Amino acid sequence: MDETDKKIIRALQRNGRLSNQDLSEKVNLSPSPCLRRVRNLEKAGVIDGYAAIVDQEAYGLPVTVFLQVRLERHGQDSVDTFEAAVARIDEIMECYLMAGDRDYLLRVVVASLADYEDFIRRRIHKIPGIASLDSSFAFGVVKRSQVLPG
Amino acid sequence: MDETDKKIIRALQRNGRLSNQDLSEKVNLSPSPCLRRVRNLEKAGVIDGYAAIVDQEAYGLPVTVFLQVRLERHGQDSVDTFEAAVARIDEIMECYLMAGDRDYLLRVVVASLADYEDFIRRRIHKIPGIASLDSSFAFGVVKRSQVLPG
DNA sequence: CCCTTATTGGCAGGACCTGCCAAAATTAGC
DNA sequence: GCTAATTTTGGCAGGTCCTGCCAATAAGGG
Repeated sequence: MDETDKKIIRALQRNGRLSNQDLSEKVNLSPSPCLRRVRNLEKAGVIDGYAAIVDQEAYGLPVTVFLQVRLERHGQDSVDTFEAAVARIDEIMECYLMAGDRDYLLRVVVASLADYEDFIRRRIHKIPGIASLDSSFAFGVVKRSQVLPG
Repeated sequence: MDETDKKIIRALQRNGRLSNQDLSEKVNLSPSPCLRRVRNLEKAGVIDGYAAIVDQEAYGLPVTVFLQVRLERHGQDSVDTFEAAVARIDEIMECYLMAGDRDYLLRVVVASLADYEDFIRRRIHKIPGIASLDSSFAFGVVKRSQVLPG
């Protein structure tokens, strides 16, 4: 992955629908090697896909909550059960395994506070082996970037 | 925003480079009204852009840290100074204004622990008016979704 | 210095986008 | 419940863009 690849990645993070022609101009290449590099980055898994970035509020989901979860036990079974449940629940946009007390940190997106209560009761409390929950509500998003540093 | 618009949004969140023809098939429309709906969603700001999704680790940035920041004062000046600094710092991928003690929660991405120390010393400690910092390290990503629920 | 390998640029056929207009569907008013 | 106005749709045509192939160039090793 040389400097040209990095330029390609940066450009596509900023605008994932850039045409190959425009992209090739930005990175000083002709279209065909440029396209080949993009395909290689995709095959190598560096570029993991493309997504439309949607405004949560405009879409009708103004509430963001960070939910910290602690498990009762940390054996493989407990962990697998929890992570499989997380994968299935659409309201969970992100989930990180954290250092410290082996917690999980989840970013949850819902339409309202009432829906959040519903989410906790109907989705989270159904998962076995949870020791504790801690919800932190976000007033709003100050920054969200798609472009990795470097 | 009717059910067809939502189908379009869901499809483009899953694959932001879907051709208009393929998209129009998925939502049972002919290409031209489909394209018009997409453009309208873009103009309305519901679709805020398109981005390549890049694998942090494959790109050479395996370390994710959640940094909680508390400000000394919460006047407009303090807040503006902090948020302007956040906007400028590339390592900060996300920043949320949190309920509770008026904290900020930042997701920071760096290449190594040494770089994180550098980031705190050279970027964060330079910002005036910070009362306290609390760093939580992530072992890894369990889930990351681009598709909003509903 | 030559040979091997990797990378590039150009080309051609085909797919796709996009702006226009007429047709169809939906809505509102009466 | 009918008509008129408005919105949404589908089709078409010109032009742009993608993509797979081949030769040419550049880079690296013996």
